Amino acid sequence: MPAHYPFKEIEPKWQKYWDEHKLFLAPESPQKKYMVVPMFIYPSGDIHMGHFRNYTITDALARKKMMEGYEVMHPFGWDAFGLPAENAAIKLGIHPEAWTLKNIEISRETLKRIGICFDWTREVTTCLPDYYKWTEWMFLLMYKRGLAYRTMGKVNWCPKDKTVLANEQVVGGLCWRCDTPVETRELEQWYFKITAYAERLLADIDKLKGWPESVKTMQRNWIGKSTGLEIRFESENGVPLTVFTTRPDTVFGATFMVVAPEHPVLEKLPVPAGKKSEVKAYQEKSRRKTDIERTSAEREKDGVFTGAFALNPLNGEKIPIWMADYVLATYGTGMIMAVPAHDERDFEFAKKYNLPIRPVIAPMEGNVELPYTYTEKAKLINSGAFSDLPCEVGWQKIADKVEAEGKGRRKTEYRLRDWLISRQRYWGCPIPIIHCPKDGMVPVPEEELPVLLPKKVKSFIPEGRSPLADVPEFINTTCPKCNGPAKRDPDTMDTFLCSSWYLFRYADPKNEKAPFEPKKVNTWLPVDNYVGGIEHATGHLLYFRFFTKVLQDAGYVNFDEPARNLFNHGMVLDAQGRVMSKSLGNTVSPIEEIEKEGCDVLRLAMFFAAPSDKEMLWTTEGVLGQSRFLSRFWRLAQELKDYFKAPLHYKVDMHTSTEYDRALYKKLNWAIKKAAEDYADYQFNTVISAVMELLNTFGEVPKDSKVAHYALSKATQLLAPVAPHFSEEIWQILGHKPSILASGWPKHDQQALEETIMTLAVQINGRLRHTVTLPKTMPEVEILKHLQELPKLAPHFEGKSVVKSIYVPEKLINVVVR
RNA sequence: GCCGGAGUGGCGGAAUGGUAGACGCAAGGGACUUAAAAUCCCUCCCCGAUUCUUCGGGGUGCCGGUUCGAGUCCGGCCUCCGGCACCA
Repeated sequence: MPAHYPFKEIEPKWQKYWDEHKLFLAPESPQKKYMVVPMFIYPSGDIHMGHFRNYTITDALARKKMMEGYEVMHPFGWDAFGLPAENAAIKLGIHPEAWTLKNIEISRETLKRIGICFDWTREVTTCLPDYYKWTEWMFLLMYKRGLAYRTMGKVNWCPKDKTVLANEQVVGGLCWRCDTPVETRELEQWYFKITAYAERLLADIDKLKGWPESVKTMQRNWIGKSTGLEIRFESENGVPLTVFTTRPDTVFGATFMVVAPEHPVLEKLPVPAGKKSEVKAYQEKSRRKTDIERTSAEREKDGVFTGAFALNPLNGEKIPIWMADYVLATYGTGMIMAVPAHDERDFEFAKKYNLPIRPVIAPMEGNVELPYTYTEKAKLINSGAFSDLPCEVGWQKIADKVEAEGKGRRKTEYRLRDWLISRQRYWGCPIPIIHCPKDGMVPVPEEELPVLLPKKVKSFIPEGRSPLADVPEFINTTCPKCNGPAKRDPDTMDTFLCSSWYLFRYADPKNEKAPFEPKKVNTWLPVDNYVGGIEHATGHLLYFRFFTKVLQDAGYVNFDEPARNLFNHGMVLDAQGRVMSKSLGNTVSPIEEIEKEGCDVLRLAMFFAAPSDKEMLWTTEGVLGQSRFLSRFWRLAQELKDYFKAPLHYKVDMHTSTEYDRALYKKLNWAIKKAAEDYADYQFNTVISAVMELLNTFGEVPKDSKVAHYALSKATQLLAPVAPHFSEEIWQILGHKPSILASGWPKHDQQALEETIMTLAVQINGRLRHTVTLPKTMPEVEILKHLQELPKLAPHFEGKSVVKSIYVPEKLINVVVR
């Protein structure tokens, strides 16, 4: 173990200093703002290494910007509603609120202890009435704008626990708690009409210049835009059967139709009496399946023939209508034309039930192997007047004809579904709607918000409906319109609603009159840098963008995208490479190591172990190296504190200085330059190694050095974002005025990096043969001449002639000889 | 299956198309010490020579290509990790 620097004294000392001097409070009207935000967390217990990684990243970014003279907002909050609190209540007998607030206390203390520079005056806690009042307000905004609606929807239902389950609580079709097969139930649910924003959410992805490609791709796929054609088939008895297809070029290959079992049109089809019971049985069977079961691609498809037939509008062909649950009622029109020759799913189905398979697309050259799903270098066959057209042309021509004859129209479909936001749970934000037998659904007037969550409920154990439904003093109320008796909506909101607008609240966290003052939000947002894990790519980040657009449309904010830059840090895995999770019990708290080594050492170890965007295995092996590094730094500071003290802006004359000073000064400026580049790329690991290299350059320091003290001061500044307490202390030891955060950011002296001589790598035919030191000014021809005269290189030139040479100034020369 | 990301020493990792392995960990050797810890110095991808500090060859998952020059660019694979997965 190395001799520690006294981190136990200096860490609390500087935390106190920062606090007393209010260094981390974001001003109301910044001149040069920088808002950096880590994704807030669900307070499930204590902070682990994954959180530690996230917050040290934003902390370093925030501190770096402070040193560069920005006014920084670095806020934090708690995503405090949610299921685990109810589970804790059931298991431990503690009220969800008490459990949650206790956890927040613990986590906040931990975060303070690791010196994260949050502006705690802006803290938001989503489960407190001063916050959820405005979540309710957001709901009403959606409602007023026609973006919130209530309708019947399918949910997962565990018959043993008598509860609905979230999709993620259904594991392999079974309840996560009791392994009972999950059923599907129809319940009336609240939805947000995010699909109304599908096109904008998709198109504006192109504006997200500072977002990772991976997230943008995931969002594009999630929204899943497809352009195609709606075509109206007709049943024999004249019932229109409209299908959506992205392949109008294959219409002539439609050999049957498939309708989703829950499709209402089935009532109108001429199903022969003999088929009715079979159809009913299949519908019944499908209904019992969960969406998860139904959409599993591995399952073998099945279905039944309805006995009815339809007519193909293009060729008048009579084709059978089948019913199968591989067709989703919720996408397109809930029925399809099946083209087994050119669709894998239809092919599988046709094979199973011996339905005809007719190829209508063929490659320009070569043979067809069915199913043939390509469109490139392919043409139509067996398609009447359209035969021989290339696919793309046939696509358009058929679409044109269908539109011209009024049998359909071009259409864009999205995979994105509306957002189901209601939950039959206690620990969430109430839905501010009153159900009146006379007036129907009536929104709670804004001045009556918040609808408070009652503290006392009969039981937290879910009975299949919200526990709030069983609290008479909550559920029974009067209608705001007619004053007659009415009932409150018993459901609570999905917690993703709470997290869809919390960043806006940071700009105006104490506002009692509104969720925020638009001016304040427009001052601080869009967020300059939003940092978190990739797991929120298609959930939270999409909802957050959706809310922003709605708030813009409603005139509350003047921007259409909430975050200029998004950074995804890599996951922290345990030493065996497994994801750290509570259920595996392999989470590691940073606290133990912090007590042994200090939190700056742990921060450095974290940063140094891997680039921030890559996943990392957490082991304590690297900790020792960082401990040694800071200890050496510390000892050097003690040694140099009384050496020549240069001013903070200082240039060394490269001609008159000692060789030692020149070399150190050069390395210093190299490090300053490198650190600037690497900080900008989130490459904290190489920032640290650059400072290590600089430290290694000090060696035995001559007493008369005019640079050593200066270089160490600058090195301290470079380290300040990643090792904040340590840097403050060294800064003071070296005789500078605190805080180092106010000391400015070092700029490199280009002159120091400019040399008159260069070290040149010499390649002969692309292979490294030698390195030479030559004056920078030497022209290529002379270098070449010089090389040919070197005895060491003589064997390479012997009996050969120089064909050409490639000279990369100051780096390398490649001589091609033959 | 589709979409991302990644494969470099014993390990974590570094390298604007230009000297592969920076920086650190581990390991081995040495100095200091009564001893240990701490600290400092040296060695540390593989093979072969060697006057002992140099030289030659090979080497960044595999196979090709482009280039004076490829870890880096292009094409085709393999493996691992994430995400999505019957969306017509």
